Amino acid sequence: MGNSALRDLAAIESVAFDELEGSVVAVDAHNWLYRYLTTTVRFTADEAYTTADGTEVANLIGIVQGLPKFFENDLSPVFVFDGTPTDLKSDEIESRREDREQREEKLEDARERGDDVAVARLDSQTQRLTETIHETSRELLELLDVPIVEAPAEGEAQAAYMARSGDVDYAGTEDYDALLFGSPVTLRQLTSKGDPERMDFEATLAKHDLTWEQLVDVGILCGTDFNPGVDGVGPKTAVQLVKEHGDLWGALEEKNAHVEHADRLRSLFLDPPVEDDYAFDADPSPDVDAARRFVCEEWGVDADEVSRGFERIEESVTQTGLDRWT
DNA sequence: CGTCTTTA
DNA sequence: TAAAGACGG
Repeated sequence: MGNSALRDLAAIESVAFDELEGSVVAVDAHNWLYRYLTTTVRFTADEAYTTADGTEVANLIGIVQGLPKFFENDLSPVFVFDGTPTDLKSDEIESRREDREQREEKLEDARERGDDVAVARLDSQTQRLTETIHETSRELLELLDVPIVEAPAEGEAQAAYMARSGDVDYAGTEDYDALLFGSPVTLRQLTSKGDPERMDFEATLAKHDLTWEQLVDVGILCGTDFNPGVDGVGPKTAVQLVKEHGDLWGALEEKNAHVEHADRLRSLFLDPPVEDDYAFDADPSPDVDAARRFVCEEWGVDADEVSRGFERIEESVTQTGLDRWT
């Protein structure tokens, strides 16, 4: 089903952070924020990030805890936010909404049972990136002088475009769709403990002797964020079908299958709406005190949850400042 | 999204 | 062996 089928095809290797020193990465903001949001909710008491009127801003804790990873490794992030999603995504969004509703029901049950472990798990799984979360995230990033680029549509597509144009060195996302968007080099696992992964576009094409168009066709056959795949077709058979029959149309004919909006899906990956009028200064000089006030005073976040993160940010910025003089 | 299990 | 499904994070 899903597009983790692409993982089986992708050329991926582990890299050490010090190989990435000094580079600029266009981060898929939605992806990154969601990851830190869910882990914060999972492991932090809600009082720490809930305002008097019940608004939850766990994202602020997540950002403060997540950014040092970039700064301490001398990686400059540019956060790319999503714009208007394509209507092709509506079916996928619908099915995710259904999933979430099911999880919310399970959450109710777990609360009634008093199963704290399940409550924490399900609570983190039912998080969404609300308007408040987006707004406060942007504000905090601005105070920390982290550049933001607004994508017209998919942030992934924008990040891939920026990497292709050479304005950044990498796209950063967990999502394998980055390959279909033609991101030349994508960094994964920037949010987790161990070493990051580097996913290489040209090496992936070479590995299977496919063109970009053909790789996109393979992705469509297996299923992407924007379409369910063809039943019974996974990564292996998709590659085989596309190579044997040239392209998506040949493959579909062979399988007697049909894909809704196949032509639009293709152009969504090969020629997506992107903004080329962007500018950013990848050299951050954060106003940590203002950021602290914003998080702890304006939004009432528990200072204990962010003090270490802010310290790390301060230290790493001072450090790179000194580096420049040596 | 990753991993493990089940099915064809 | 490849793909789907279930479930945990």
